[in-house]
Amino acid sequence: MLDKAVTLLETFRPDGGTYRLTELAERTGLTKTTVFRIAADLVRLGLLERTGDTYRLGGKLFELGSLVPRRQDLREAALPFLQDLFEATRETVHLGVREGHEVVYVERIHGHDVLPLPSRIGGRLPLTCTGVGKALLAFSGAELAEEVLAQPLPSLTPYSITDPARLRTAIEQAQVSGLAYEEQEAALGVSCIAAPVFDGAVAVAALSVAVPRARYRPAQLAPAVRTAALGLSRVLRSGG
Amino acid sequence: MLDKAVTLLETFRPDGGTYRLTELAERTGLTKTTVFRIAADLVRLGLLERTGDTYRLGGKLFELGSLVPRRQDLREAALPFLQDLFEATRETVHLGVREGHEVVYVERIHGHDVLPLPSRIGGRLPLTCTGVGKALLAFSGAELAEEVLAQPLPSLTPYSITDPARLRTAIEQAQVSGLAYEEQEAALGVSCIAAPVFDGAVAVAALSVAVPRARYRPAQLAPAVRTAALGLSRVLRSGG
DNA sequence: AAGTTTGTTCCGTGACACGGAACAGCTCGG
DNA sequence: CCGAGCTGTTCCGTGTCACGGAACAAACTT
Repeated sequence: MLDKAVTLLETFRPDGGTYRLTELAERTGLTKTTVFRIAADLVRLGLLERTGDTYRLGGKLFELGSLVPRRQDLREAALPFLQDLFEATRETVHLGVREGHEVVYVERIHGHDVLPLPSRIGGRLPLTCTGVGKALLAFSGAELAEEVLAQPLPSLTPYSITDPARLRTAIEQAQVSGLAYEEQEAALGVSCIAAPVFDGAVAVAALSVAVPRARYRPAQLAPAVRTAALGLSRVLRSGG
Repeated sequence: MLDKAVTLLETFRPDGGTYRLTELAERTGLTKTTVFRIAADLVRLGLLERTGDTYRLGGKLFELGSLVPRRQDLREAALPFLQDLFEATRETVHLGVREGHEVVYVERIHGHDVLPLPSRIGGRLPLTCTGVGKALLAFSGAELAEEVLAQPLPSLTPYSITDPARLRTAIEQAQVSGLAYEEQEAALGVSCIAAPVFDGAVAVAALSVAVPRARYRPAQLAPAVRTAALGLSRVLRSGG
């Protein structure tokens, strides 16, 4: 029952999709009757909304999700530094945490020009294809890095690193410099520079700035990213 | 079953609270056994996390909540304008939508100085005590305003408007000027100025800037708030 | 008008959610 | 030292309610 309800909610993965009853039944593998009954319950509870014959995720889910303490506290602490970084660079700024072998984006702010990035708040991407992911990977212990390197490396673009040896040197470079670089590995035409955020000795998050390749000036971005990450790390250490 | 699970999740309302098993049983009114079983299921599904004997909301809830299309689309469209407004004023900026007789905050950005406000992303506050709420109330149809005015007006501070007649004139002023004002009605020492955001003819959201009373200069804030709201309205009308 | 969708209702069966009771591990205080 | 009061956890018999196949009505396409 609970499992089926969550399965149902999780089929809404893609961006802003709205589904019909039979479509949900197919995707979830549940009986049409079961989907009908559970969806009705979920609508009654506010987790799902229904207009006509199409379902979409409901407002209560947003409210509940906003209460998740780990995410919310981090976001609250990070926001001023993300603002600083955005103002200094005027480019798209990310904040992400690690979850397994993926990065979950907690915040993303940008101006009027929106880059065609695969990153979304609450979305997951492979650690190995993103700046934030690489920064996290470089400072989350050797055993995690080995785990990731042992598996086939996913790719989002033709530029995504799929060679473990190349990724290993990239990680080592990040560990030395305290900065992770990414060039068109997550989205074509977009490069990225990221830095880890520490709460004590372990990296709890990473932030990055993503820039259209034409405007990519690492020497100017690096100090800003590093400054923001260090500032946030300091606040986290003192605050909690 | 589903009802009980949602009840369980909803008891986490307060700020970042973590609860223990018996505490959850008391607050929900459910049996300790039932809470134990359902909580275990929720942990297994990632909606709840457990460390030691304390439960807190889980990361999957954050991910699901981030997918809610209504909220996410609005936030994405609004963010650039909120950034503009923040840069112009350097004060705390809000974006909220109406849900029943309450405002739900969709976004809130601020710099390093954090005001002691009751507003939280995903949080609900009475329409009548907040700038965003008043702006929504003024442009959501007369019948809604009458409904709200007919009920006893809640208050967050001693300055919150509890006299229906006073609220009525405030709403009328907002309808004329296109701006809603609020002075210490949501939090002591903080004033606020808000403007509605239209998608066509109906107000779908409102944005506001909250300022410490000492720095409150309405004449300077008003144009910035109005500009941001109009810009966002224009994008919404053309985009969807 | 026949056929194929859709969403919805009905209903008999059986699994499983339920909660009281009993258990185990802990921290008190006498 | 030991019992009283907590905690989280397990067990189990009862009864319910979730389940899905089948039948339905409505809106399409053909």
